[in-house]
Amino acid sequence: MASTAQDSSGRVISVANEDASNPDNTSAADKVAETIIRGIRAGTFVPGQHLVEPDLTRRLGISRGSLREALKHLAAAGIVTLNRFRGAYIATLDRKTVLDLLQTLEPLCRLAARLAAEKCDTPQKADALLAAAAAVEDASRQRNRAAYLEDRRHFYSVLVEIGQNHELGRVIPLPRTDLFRAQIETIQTERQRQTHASGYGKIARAVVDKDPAAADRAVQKHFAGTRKTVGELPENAFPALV
Amino acid sequence: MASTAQDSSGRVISVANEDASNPDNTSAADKVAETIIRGIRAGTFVPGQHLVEPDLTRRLGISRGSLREALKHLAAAGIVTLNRFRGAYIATLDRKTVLDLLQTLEPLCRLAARLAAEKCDTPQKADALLAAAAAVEDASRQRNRAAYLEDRRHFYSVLVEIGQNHELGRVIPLPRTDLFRAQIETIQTERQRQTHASGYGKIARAVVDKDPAAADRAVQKHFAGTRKTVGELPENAFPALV
DNA sequence: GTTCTAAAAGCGTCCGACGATTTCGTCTAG
DNA sequence: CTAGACGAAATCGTCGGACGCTTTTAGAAC
Repeated sequence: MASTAQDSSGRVISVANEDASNPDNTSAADKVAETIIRGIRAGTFVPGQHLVEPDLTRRLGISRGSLREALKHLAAAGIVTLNRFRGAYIATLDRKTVLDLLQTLEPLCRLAARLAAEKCDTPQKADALLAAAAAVEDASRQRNRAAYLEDRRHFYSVLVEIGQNHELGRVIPLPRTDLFRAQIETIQTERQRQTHASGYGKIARAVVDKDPAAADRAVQKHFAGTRKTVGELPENAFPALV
Repeated sequence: MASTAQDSSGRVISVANEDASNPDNTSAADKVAETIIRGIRAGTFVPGQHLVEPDLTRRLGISRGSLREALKHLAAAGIVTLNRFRGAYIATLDRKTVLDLLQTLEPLCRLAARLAAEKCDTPQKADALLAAAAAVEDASRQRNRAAYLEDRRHFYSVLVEIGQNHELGRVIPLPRTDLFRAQIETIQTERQRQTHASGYGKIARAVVDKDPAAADRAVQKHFAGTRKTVGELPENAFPALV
C-alpha cells in the first residue's frame, strides 16, 4: 500500500486533501507534518525512530527545505527531537515526562470541559460531542488503534470548538499526548483501556447536561484514572530516551 | 564510557519554550526567531507589521531558507501569522483573543505557582524568584518596557523551573503574551501598570512561603486584575486585524 | 579483540531558479 | 472625474544543487 508516487517529469503529485477550512493553510511542509503525525497514530512511525532527511524526501516526494520546515514545526510541538548534526528522532516520553504532561494537560482539559458545558446551547453541538465520544469508545472496543487515536483527537477538537476559546485549541498539546497514547496503547491492560474509554462518554454527557461543575469533575476523574494507569505500567513501556 | 558528570551547578534558568537539553542550540533559524521575539519586546517590531523576506534576509544576514524556518517556528508559536502568498505579519490580538489567552494561561500559571510553592526548598530558588519579581517591579517602575517584558518572561521561567514540570514550560504561551503586553504597554494607565507589577511580588512571596494555596490565589488575583485592565482598555488598543 | 584512522553518511546553511499569486500602478471607458 | 480592466512588479512557495562541518561507520594496524 501507499506506493511512492512517481515523479517521472519532476512534477509535484501532491494534491491538498486535508482540512479545507482555510485556503491559506495548505503548504507542503504542513502536509509532511500531518503525514508524520498520522504515521505516529497509525504506528508506521514509532517513538525513537530516526528520521533521515534524504529518505523522507524521497518517500514523500518533497524537497529537503520543505521537509526541514516540517521537522522544525514538529520539534516546536514536541513531537520530534532535533539533535544538531545527528538528525531528527520521533520523541520518546519517559514516565516523569508523561506525568508532567498529564499534569499540564489536566487543567486545560478541565477548562475546555467547563467552557463547553457553558456554551453547549444547540442540539447540533450536543450531538456532535456525543457522537465523537461514542466513536472513541467504539474504536477502543474494537482495538483499532489508529482510529482510536484519531477519534480521541477529534473528541477534544469538538470539545474545544464548543467552548469557543481558540487559544485553548492552540495550546493544548494534543499531538504530544498522541505520542504518549501510541506508546502505551499496546501495553495497557484491557480493563485500563475500557475504563479510560468510558471516561469520554461521561465527560460528554456532563457537557450536554450543561453542568460545568460535573464536566470538570468528569475530566478530573478521567485524568486520575490515566495517572493511575501510567503508574501501573511496567518500566519497559518507556523506552530509554536517546 | 565515562559517565557524564551530572551538572549540579545550580545555574540560573534560561528556558522559555525552547528545547533546553542541547548545549549548542545556536542554529541560524533559532537566532532569527529570538531576534524577532526580542524585537517585539523592544518595540522594533510592532503588531501588524509586514515581515518581508528579502528585507529581513538582508538585515539579519541569513539566507531565505533559514529565515523561512524561523518564520515557520514563530507562526507555530502564534507570534506571526503566515498568509499564503501574502507574507508574514506580526500577529495582532483582538480583545476576545486576549481574554481567551488569559483564560487559557491562568490555570497553567496557577499550576506553575502551586508546583513552585511545593518545590521551593532551597534558598537559592527562593532568592532567584524574589530577585526576578523585584526586577519586574523595578523595570515597570522605570517604565523600561523592553526590560520589563524581558524580566517578566524571566520571572515565569524561574517559576516554572522551580516547579520542575518541563511540560509546563513548553506549553505556556509566553511569547504570545509578550505580544499582548507589547500592545497594551503603551496604553494602560499608571495605576494599572503598578497594580499589575505588584502582583509578581505577591506571587513570589507566597511561593517562597511554601504556601501553594496562597500562591494559587495570588495568581488568580493577578489574572483578575489583568482581565479588568483589558476590559477597561479603549478599543483602539486592539488594532483591526489584517 | 582493541585502537586508530580514513572514508562515508548525514546535517546546517547558503544560493539561484522557476512557477504561482497577490498587489499596485496605469490605462481606457463611461 | 471616477470605476473597472489590464499588465507589470513584488513577493511567496518550492525545488535542486552546492559546500563545510560533525557524526558515524568501516577498515587497517597492532
